[in-house]
Amino acid sequence: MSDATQAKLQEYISVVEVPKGEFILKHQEVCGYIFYIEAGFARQYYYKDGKEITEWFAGNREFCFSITSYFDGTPSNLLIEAVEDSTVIRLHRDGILQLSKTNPEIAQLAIQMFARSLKFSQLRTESILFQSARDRYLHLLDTKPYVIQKVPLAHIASFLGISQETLSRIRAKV
Amino acid sequence: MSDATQAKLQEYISVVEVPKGEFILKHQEVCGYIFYIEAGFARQYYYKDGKEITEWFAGNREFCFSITSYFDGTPSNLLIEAVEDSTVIRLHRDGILQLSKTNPEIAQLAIQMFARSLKFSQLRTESILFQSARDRYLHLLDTKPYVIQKVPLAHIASFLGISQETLSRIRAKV
DNA sequence: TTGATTATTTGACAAATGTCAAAGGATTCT
DNA sequence: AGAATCCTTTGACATTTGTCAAATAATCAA
Repeated sequence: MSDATQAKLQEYISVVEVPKGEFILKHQEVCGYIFYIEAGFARQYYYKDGKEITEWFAGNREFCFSITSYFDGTPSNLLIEAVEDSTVIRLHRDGILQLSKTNPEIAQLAIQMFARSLKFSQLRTESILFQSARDRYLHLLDTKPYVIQKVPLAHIASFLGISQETLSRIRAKV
Repeated sequence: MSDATQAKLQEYISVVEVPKGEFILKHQEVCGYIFYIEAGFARQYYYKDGKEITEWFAGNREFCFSITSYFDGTPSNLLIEAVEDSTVIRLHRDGILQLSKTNPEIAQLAIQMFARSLKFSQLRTESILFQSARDRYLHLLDTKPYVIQKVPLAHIASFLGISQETLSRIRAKV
């Protein structure tokens, strides 16, 4: 990325501290930022038939935001909650969207974000289609063991797409 | 889109006729075009453990291409096969990618494509997570009835993520 | 048309997972 | 510490879906 573009981006950056249990992105709020979790840990989830469905987690130095709310300007179905006290760097939506209309470098960034989200979503679809609950859990344990230490079992179960009883039984047998 | 941009796009357009059973995009080929099915019908699928898994179909006036192969330049896991004789309009990859680096309008188009694919992928994930095989079939029947007429049951079953026997039984009870 | 191939249905059974209910554990707040 | 709340485990059973095997049905090509 060019220095000029980086300089422009600087203008749209802010930093906030979010205590454990508070929301980084609230329900039905337009996602006005791209969030970068500098320190701490966050959970992204939505409601389905009154139940919380965990979509993913964002830990140290990872991005998170509601990509559809952000790009469409619609109220977010996704909630982002700080699981621990977190330091969050925010990139302001309006500024970035404005920039991307004239600056192809920024537009390329947006494309990268979509590409990454799409890949993630497709992998999730495949894991649900082809892997057993047990294999999905083992895969998570293998790739993101810290997730399992940080959040309650019910959240992991809803992410894996299984009931918490099933997850408890899987765990008992590992 | 501006006239200037449209004019530039014209340079990268070509039209091909693809007979039934032939490939619009072959296995392991880099996806060198964005395809637009002007007439006819195509099936997109990939191989998983030696079995064909149907990802989606593209009918009249719909786009299809391997978004990851296209953007990353990697060999495509996705195959696109003409289910009927089809007229396909192709947008040439190299040209478009080149354009998008300097022309934000084109970049916005790419963003739209990703946004659409992402939404589709997320809906598919949710349908698998929350709907029974029966409900998924009824939903397809409701929204894309022609799909069910055009392709064999096994392809629909793999798209829905169920065995063909299960689909056959669902069908018997509708 | 006839045989070959491909697609679909059906049956019997097994495996995976969900649901409901209850009992233990752990944590937090006062 | 004790009470309240939340989290996790366990049991019993139902449901959904998959697997394997075989029988029909439909399509295609010589």
